[in-house]
Amino acid sequence: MLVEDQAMVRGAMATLLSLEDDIEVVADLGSGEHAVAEARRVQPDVALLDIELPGISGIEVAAALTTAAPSCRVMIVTTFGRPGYLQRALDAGASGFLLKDAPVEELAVAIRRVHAGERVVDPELALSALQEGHDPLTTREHEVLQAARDHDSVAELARRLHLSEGTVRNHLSAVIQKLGARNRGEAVAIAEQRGWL
Amino acid sequence: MLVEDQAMVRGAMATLLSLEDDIEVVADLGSGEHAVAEARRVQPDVALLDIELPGISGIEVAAALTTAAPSCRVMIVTTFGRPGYLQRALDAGASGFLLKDAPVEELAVAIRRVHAGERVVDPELALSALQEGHDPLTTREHEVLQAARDHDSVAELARRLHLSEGTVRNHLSAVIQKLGARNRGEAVAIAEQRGWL
DNA sequence: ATCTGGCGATGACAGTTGTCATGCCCGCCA
DNA sequence: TGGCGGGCATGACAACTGTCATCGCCAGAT
Repeated sequence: MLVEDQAMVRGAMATLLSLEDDIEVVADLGSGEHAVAEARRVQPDVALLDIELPGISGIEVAAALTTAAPSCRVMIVTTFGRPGYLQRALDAGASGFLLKDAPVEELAVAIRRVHAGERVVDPELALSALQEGHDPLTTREHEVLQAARDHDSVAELARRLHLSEGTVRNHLSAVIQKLGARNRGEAVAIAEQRGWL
Repeated sequence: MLVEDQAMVRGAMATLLSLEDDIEVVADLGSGEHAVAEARRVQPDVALLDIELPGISGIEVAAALTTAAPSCRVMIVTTFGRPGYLQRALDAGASGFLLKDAPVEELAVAIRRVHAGERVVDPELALSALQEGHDPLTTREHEVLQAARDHDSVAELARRLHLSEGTVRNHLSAVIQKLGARNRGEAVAIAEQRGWL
């Protein structure tokens, strides 16, 4: 099963994989919601999931599949090698993590290995995931930083989160410290770049 | 000729296109610099260019091809339907503009039409490009906004651009007004989203 | 029983940001 | 020749932002 929002990429990968004798694309979907529903029906052997999807993310799909299609092995195929993504993907039960930067030839190989029960993870990425350490933000700090993404003022953030302005500022200040940023915008950028948002 | 930085997508598209009887992939590259050099040697009939590339952008490649491979028709194939991208692509001499959201089947069709001398542009995108109007920023405002992307303070921007702090603030203020933003960060986001950066 | 850490809040402070009025210099165009 | 717009600058002002000290509450760990 193939889940990828860009129709053209999805189509190209689908026909590519169909050329392999031992691989059949039983479903290809463009949204996470559809993917979970379809997986429940089809019960595929392997699911290839992009992370950035409209609606629910590939990570969330992976988590949902553990109950919706328990025998289905999950491999994440994504654009960005964000360390936090790898971490969360593995936590969500993924067996493989492949970058779209990798040559196509690796795709079929990786699928077979994942299907056989192996774990397939870019070793370089695994290393940098370890080096980055893990997300140092508390849940509240997360929420505040999330909300800060759309460039609202402190006052608006406070309103949206039902907090005092001072509290919002305190949380943001803490986040900026923890991430070593110089201001709010940079903090958002750093967190995004590490896959913590 | 196929230019796309994500190796896996590039590979998938290459084999896909190779399946067509009347299409041959004479070169596939992952960077704009290599693409221009290769095009000069190979002189392909059609070039498919992604916009977001490491180093020089697909738009710049398109412009370079008008002299490096004058007989080559250019089609942009990109993820984002930013109105400004379309505008600039056409200005740079592109004959086609296709989104990766489009179904694969359209790809070969579009290539043939572009090769035949037609223009191929998503009509919906063309419309929204007209509605957005064009980039209202002066060159200087552009530069300042560009520099502001990496979350520097006004003082640092001023240093980098060899301007007074007040001048930088004035330019930023003007940009914020023109784009209808509420602050610097939002201004950057709006400009990026419209393809003006 | 105490300590720790997350969460919320306040008040104060310095620093940064966005705005505005105003001025000067240039090049372009009518 | 004058007018207009872009670019650069200054100074002033209000608003916003980031930091810090300090407080209270609560839950989980030692």
